[in-house]
Amino acid sequence: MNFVEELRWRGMLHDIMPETEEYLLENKTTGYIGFDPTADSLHIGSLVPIIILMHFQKAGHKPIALVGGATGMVGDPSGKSEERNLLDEETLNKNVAGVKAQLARFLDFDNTSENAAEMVNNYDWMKEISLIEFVRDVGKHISVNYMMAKDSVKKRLDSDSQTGMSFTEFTYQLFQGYDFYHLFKEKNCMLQMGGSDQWGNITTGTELIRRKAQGKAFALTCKLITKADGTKFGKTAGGNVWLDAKRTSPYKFYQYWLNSSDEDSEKYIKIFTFLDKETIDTLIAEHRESPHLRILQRKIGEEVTIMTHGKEAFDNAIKASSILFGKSTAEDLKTLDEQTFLDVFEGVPQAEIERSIIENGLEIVPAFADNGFLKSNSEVRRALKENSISVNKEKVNEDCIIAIKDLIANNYVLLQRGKKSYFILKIV
RNA sequence: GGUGAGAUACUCAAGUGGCCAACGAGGGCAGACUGUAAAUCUGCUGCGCAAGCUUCGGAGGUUCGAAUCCUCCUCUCACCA
Repeated sequence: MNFVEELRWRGMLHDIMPETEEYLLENKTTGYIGFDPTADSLHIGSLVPIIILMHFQKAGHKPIALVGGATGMVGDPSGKSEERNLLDEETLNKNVAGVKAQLARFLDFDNTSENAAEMVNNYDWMKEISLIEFVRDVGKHISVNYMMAKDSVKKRLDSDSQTGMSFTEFTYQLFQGYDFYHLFKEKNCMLQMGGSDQWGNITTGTELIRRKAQGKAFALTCKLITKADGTKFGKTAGGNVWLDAKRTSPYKFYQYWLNSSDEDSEKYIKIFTFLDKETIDTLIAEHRESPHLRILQRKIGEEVTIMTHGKEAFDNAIKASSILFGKSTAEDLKTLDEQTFLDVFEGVPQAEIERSIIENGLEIVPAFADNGFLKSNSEVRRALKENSISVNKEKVNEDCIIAIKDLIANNYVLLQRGKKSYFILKIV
């Protein structure tokens, strides 16, 4: 199956420039997607463009992952209602390094193969260009009228926009457009891909290539991932879901996918896994038959967690999930050895506490409030009234005292608020 | 530069001298139901066991008493130049 067709049946294709599909069918070519170094890790929203590059490479084309060391300094206004904060250079460098390392896990950079992936940083060519040069060589080719017609700009110039737009942000599309032009010239890169919010920036690039190099380049965007309930994909109450295991533990990562709604799962399985159409159709049918088994959610969680964190991390996530949400009791917990316990609860926030405190008996309110789990005594009392506090998976009331007998593996106490929120006290 | 409007808890948004820890909505959290779902219902959502304490852009002031009145300051927005 060809690349565009693949994206199409998976429901990922949003917009494609005329003749792009034909060109890709007839030529093995080079294409790129840009990644914003806004943090030192990518989050699961970035998985979509990564997966697109993976499909692109599988189809025999050569993918380039561009890290926006230069564009990150300017700030893309697309989809933003407010002026962006600029990152300082040091942060940016750190972020570029982090993002690069993550991308390396997904694409094949093996130099011997013909379509080995490549990584570039636009700072490398942007840093050499002077303002005069830029204004003369790039700015001359694109009219302000053209730039103002872009949605990303129009929205911010609307009278109901609260903040207006700085020249810096206005210029952004020229930067990104120049990237495409540069890659077109230097690496014969014919295609830029990205999320549908990037269409305007991408076409500035093809326009620049047309005017400045009399060349024809292509564009393709994918649908932005949505959730059926309208909330933002990839966000939890605790913040973004990151690809970095240090920021989002594999357990939480797996849990995010497991908690997808039924409706979303049918979309996600096509987008985030590489399973073929037949397999996916079967899974969807099975899932509709008995939705409570959550076949789709489990499969997505498995595929994506293994792809991102590896098999071992996935196994641990499963083990943790079954202990935390299965029928395990306080007795089961206490039989865990220390290593298993730690594996399971890796990534769960914890605090250290002196053994003598436990020996003397620790009251329930300070146990929850004084270690940073819940914010205040009031909150603990409130939670107790709601019957939502558990110690070692057993509901307790305000009179409960934590003692030596409650220790797991002789060293830990598992605190819990509600069903999903855990905290560990570690004896030192 | 001129004129006018505004700044209230996570967000929006009431409140214009005591009945205000502050209406309401959204969000969040929890409980029930369930599939660790959705929908629904219920409770909670500044600190404190409590008495009470600290909050309404900032600093002062008037008053027995202020989010509410006065002065100055900071910031935001709109229109005009």
